[in-house]
Amino acid sequence: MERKTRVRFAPSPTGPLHIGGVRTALYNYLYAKQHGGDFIIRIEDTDSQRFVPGAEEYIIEALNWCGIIPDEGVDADGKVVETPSERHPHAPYRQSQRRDIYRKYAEQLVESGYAYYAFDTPEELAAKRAEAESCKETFIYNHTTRGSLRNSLSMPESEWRPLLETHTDWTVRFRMPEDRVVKMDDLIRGHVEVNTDTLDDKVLWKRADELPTYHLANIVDDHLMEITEVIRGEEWLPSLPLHYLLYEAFGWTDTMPRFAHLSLLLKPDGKGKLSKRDGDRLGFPVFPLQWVNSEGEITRGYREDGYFPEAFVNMLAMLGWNPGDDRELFTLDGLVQAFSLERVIKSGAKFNPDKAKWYNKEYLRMKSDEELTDLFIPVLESHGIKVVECPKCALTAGAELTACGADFKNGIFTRDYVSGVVALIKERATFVADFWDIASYLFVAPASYNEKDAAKFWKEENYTLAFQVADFICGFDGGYGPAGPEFTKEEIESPMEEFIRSREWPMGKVMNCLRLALAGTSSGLGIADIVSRIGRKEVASRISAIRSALG
RNA sequence: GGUGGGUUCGUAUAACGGUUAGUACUCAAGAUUUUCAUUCUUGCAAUAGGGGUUCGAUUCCCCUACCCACUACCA
Repeated sequence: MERKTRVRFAPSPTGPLHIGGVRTALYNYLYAKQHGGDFIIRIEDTDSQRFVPGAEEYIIEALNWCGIIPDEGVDADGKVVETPSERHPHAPYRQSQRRDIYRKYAEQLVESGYAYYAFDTPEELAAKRAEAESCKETFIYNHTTRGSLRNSLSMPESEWRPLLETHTDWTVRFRMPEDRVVKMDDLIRGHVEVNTDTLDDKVLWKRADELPTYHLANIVDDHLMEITEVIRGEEWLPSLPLHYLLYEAFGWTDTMPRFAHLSLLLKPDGKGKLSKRDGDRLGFPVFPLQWVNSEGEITRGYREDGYFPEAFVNMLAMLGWNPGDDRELFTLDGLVQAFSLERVIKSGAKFNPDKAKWYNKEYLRMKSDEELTDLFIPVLESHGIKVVECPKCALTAGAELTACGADFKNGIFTRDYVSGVVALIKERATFVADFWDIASYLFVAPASYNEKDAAKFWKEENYTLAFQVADFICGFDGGYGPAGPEFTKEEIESPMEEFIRSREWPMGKVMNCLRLALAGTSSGLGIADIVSRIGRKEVASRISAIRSALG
């Protein structure tokens, strides 16, 4: 029987989701959508000790920002669903709310002989391990040792049965078979075999908090939620034999999901997997969203750093997967089309912050001027610039706009003016926040002049010529007359160049002088671009400003 | 230590067992431009090492090295 594809992302709310986790969620999502299936989110909060408040909300918000929207597990309001409904027949999706289910299955396993009760305390086991270690051996709780430990296999029932009532810290352990080769298939890694003698009797259920461990909860929930493929991190590969055996013990092998183990994301330099510290150390975010911990410590996120979610997702998708050709730019829908587990790379990928920036730059260029204007306006406002929708609105705001839509004195600009600036500078930026650094002088007159540039270009033989060019610009009306609209870049460019060339003036020196006066630096936008934006009046004002400042 | 996984330019990756080992990022140089940036062109740079199998190995097998994960009443 062909089953509907159902995959899940099952994070543990022990902190913010790091980008490796986002990638795992993404691959699950892509796989589900490609197969017309469901993407389910399930919260694996079976470790009451490590629960972190806010982590669950963070995870869902992060996925939402990325456009990874669950079909099941989370409602439209972004809350994990707690009670079954038509759309969520498998609820609750938080494992801490499924206690009763797990206990039943744990007991079933004991009754069928696949598991047993163990009464050893954590302290006793720690002592055993320490003892073994001192003899340079490793203690394994399995068929070689379980006979000499305290459990329902080594003790008579009359002795252990009462302990179930009197003790509160017993566990249910899986009875790992002796000398059996478990043969497994992984969608990414192929065939893998492991001998059960190297495995131990894993704890499946804990009486102390009446909660299962990951292994039991995972298998039971994947079965109950009718999961068809389990796509998860490589750290789970070593426990895959246990999971196979668990499906077998429950008699669920015919509907056992297929498994795919993803490689880990590694540090950009050196060795080891990517960690929070690497981000701090190397200066790039390791988390999708900003995270503030209980001590008020802030960890930066891609969103707050100015990355577009599309760029972030695209970058992440390409880390460990490729479409088989040279394409690098994909929308989320494009990824859904192109994705395949067969082309997921087996080896770990070192994270490359430079490439992340490159992606953002590409996406920034693809955005419309209007969309970027919307994003730029808050940045402008944070620098005290006011943006108005139209010239009329400016009037009511008390501004005196020039023909180009600018009031430099009061710091008021029309939206058209801003979008004109955006069009001019978007190719030069990686982030929207860069816009201000690139083009602040299109909103405020330079408050100072770059000393190095001034020393290099601000010489009398240059600036006397520059002043004449400025006079030419201020007198240029593009054929519209002095009271007409401002000239465009195209209109001023050639006449201005012709003006300089015909006099055989040194183009570079004159222009740099002019740029110093207009922008406060000798590097930046073209003079024609600048003057056509800020307009004649502002050009004149800035020339007189630099005259009084530098002479 | 044991078990499992992995190894192509600095990074991400491509290459039915047959290619001058390709592409992108980074970096460098050149061209264009009034500067900077963009753009374009070019360049630097890799099959971990050793054995096999084969006419032929980046590709298949073995060994070694290195890296990673797991080895909890964490996930």
